[in-house]
This record gives sequence, C-alpha cells and structure tokens, in this order.
Amino acid sequence: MNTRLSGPERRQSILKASQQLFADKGFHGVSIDEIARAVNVSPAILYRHFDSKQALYDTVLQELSSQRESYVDMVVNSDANFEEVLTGMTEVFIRSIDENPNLLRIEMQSLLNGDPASSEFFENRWKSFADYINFSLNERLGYDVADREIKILSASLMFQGMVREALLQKYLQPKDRLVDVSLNELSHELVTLFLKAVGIHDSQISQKAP
Amino acid sequence: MNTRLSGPERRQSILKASQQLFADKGFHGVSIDEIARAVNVSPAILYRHFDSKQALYDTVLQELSSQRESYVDMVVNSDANFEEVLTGMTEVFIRSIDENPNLLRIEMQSLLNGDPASSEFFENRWKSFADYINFSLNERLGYDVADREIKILSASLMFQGMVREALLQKYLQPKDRLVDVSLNELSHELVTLFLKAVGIHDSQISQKAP
DNA sequence: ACAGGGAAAGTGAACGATCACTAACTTAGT
DNA sequence: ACTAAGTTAGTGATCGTTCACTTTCCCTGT
Repeated sequence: MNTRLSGPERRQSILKASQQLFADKGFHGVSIDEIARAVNVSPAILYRHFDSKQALYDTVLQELSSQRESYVDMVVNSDANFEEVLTGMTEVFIRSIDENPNLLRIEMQSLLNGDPASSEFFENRWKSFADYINFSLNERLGYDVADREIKILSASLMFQGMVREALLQKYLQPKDRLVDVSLNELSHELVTLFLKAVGIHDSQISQKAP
Repeated sequence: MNTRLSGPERRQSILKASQQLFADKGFHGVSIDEIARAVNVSPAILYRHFDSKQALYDTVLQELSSQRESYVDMVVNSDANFEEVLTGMTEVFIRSIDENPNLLRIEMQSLLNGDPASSEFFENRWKSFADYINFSLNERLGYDVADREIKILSASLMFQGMVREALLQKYLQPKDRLVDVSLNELSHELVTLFLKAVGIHDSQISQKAP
C-alpha cells in the first residue's frame, strides 16, 4: 500500500519531481499527468497544492531562487586579493550547479522563453561577478585608457561567458570534454586565463582589497 | 482574395514561418494550427508538404544547417596571421547570427532537449574555432609547459564561451548591455582579450600561418 | 477504552479545449 | 478537363482542470 503523506510533505514531493521534469523537458514538454505519475498520485492532487500548472512552475522557480548562496558576503567580508576572491566566487558558483544541474537547465529555459520574473533572478546570480569585476577593474585601469568602458564591459562579459560555457559543456553536453576535469582545477584555470587577459599579473595580485 | 501559391513556394512560406515560431517557443510550444494560422492556410495543407510536425521541425533544422558559411575556407586559404584569422572567423560567425538570430535560439533549444542530430550540427559550427585554436596553440606553446592539455582546452573553451556569451546577451536578453556595440568593435575586442589571455602579444602575431 | 465525527489526503471520471493528423470534397490555374 | 492547391469537417488522443466521491487519520466526549 502507498503510504499517505501530510500536506507539506506531499507538496515537497510534487515540487521535487516537477523541478526535475521541468528542467529536463521545459514547461510545455511536461504534462500534469506526467508529474502526477512521477509522484505516484492522481492528477487532481496537484490542484490541491497549486492553482495551476503555471503556478506550480513559478513555485519551482521560486524554490530554486531561495536556495541560492550569497557570493556577496565572500567579497565584502574577506581581505583576500582579487585572484583569491574571484576563484572563490567561481568555485561557489560552479559547486552550486554541480549540486543541482537543474539550476543551469532552468536558467537556459527561462533565457529562451524570456519570462521576465525568472530572467531577473538568473541575471542577479551573474551580477555579483560583473559587479566585482567592474569595481576591481575600475580601480586598476588608468583613467586615461582608451575605450575604457567597452574594455571593462568586455572583460566581465568574457568572464561570465567562460564560466557559463564551462558549465554548459560539463552539464548539458552529452559528449563531454570536461568529465575528467575537477571543479577546483577548472575554476583555477579559468581565473588564471582571465587575469592574464585583463593584464593583472602576479606582481599585482598580492595587493589587498580595501 | 488570397492568391494561391505553387507547391515549392508554399513549402518555403511554411518553413519560414515555422522557423520563426520554433525559434521563439520551441518544438512543444508551437502547434500545427498556430503555424497554419501564421501562413494563412488551413492546417491540412502542412501535411501535403511534410509528413509530420517532427518532420517539419527536422526540415527547418536542415534548412538552417545548409545556410551555414564555411569559416574553414577562410583559415585554409588565407595567409593572414593568428589574430587576423581569428577576428575574421569571429566576425563571420557573429554576422551569421546577426542576420538570423533564430540560429542562436534554435541552437539553445536543441542544446537543452538534447536531440542528437541537431546537437551534432551545432557542435560542428563551433568546432572550427576549437580546431583552429588548438592547432595554433599547439605550435606556439612549448612542449615542456605544465598542464599543457588543460591549458589548450581552457583556452578554446574560453574563446567559445565569450563569443557565445556576447551573442546571448545581444540577441536573447531583453535588457541589453550590448545594443550600442557594433559587431566589428565587439569581435575585435574579444579577440584582443583572448590573445592577451593566451599570451600571444603584438610581437608574435605578425608571424604568418604555414 | 472506544465509538464517532470531522478534517484532510487521495481517487475516478468526466469537462471542454486543443493536440497532431486524415479523408472527402471544392476551387483555381493552365 | 485535368491537375494541383486549398478547405471543411472531422478522427481519437491528450491537454489542463474540476467535481463528486471515498479513504485514512486523529482528536474528542463519554
């Protein structure tokens, strides 16, 4: 016999199954019946916990966003140098995807369908990187450098791009080039490349942040 | 009254509308009726030209893949140096997306749902970059460098990542940071950053490719 | 200790709409 | 008049959703 769950327990079991299915197939790729089957429950039960399929999807998104770590603390509260902070932020970010790749899948889903609410959440996840890079580069780049703004913009775009690409290749590509590479190795190598690109060398990275 | 099109003309008009809709909403997000409505034709007509919805989608993909430019020629047939070739390839690639952003959208769609046939096509588009970078870095990096393979891997991953990120931000994000930046400016800036990252400076980039 | 009642968990069967798809028919072009 | 483009009106299946109903659990009055 199937044991009967309490309200909150059942709600959680629905959210868990929904997150997996929505991440795999997208909103339109999953039916209520399919979710109900995954939870071993009749479809009508879902409507006791959520008003509609859309409301269920929204809740899945909201659930994911509440689990997010705060990289910001890391930046503000530490006296580490640029390289160390960036490596640390990258590691935390990569690990959060490693622990739950659905986060990456659903981010790409919402990037495509362009839902404003969810897009904003995912943009904010990246914003920590952009902000920190913009801030640090602003300090280091002389104010007389030509094309100052586009250089800084390109740099943060480059960093975001290489981290995202690494994650896409590691967790979304079937034929994977990165299966053997560890997270630490990867984030360290990416940050090193980035530092060379923006012209911050070993001689400089020992200065402490303010 | 609506003029009646010939077979091939109608087929093309269906493909055109389908490409747009599939790119915007994905395979499951679009119905046959919706496509028919966009073409101003009854749904039954679609089945005179395509066996099924899936076959129509496959044809849209195939159509896109046949339009692709060959960057490879550019590499093989030119005597330009590393920087020039890379900039040229990047410009061609970016321009192809600029002319038809659906290419980018559908690439991300198929990256997510993981259809093997389409994934392979889109992987091959990037492969030109990876191959050229791998080849060139192999020549330039000394064979005694530590972590040789992962350095080369990271570099090509970085390049692919920053180009893809730029395109995602320019053509998929609603609030765009890159609206004002021209294609040439962008590709030049990205390549410059990349060259600094992999340690190829102005003194070296004047050597010609073999 | 125990019936019983009420709340909550869960079910089965249906709703109308829409899905992909098809057969029989009509219209237009040459 | 023949061929090919296009329509009408459906097929059964599945979609999201609702309703009337049953089952289980636990608390309470005696």
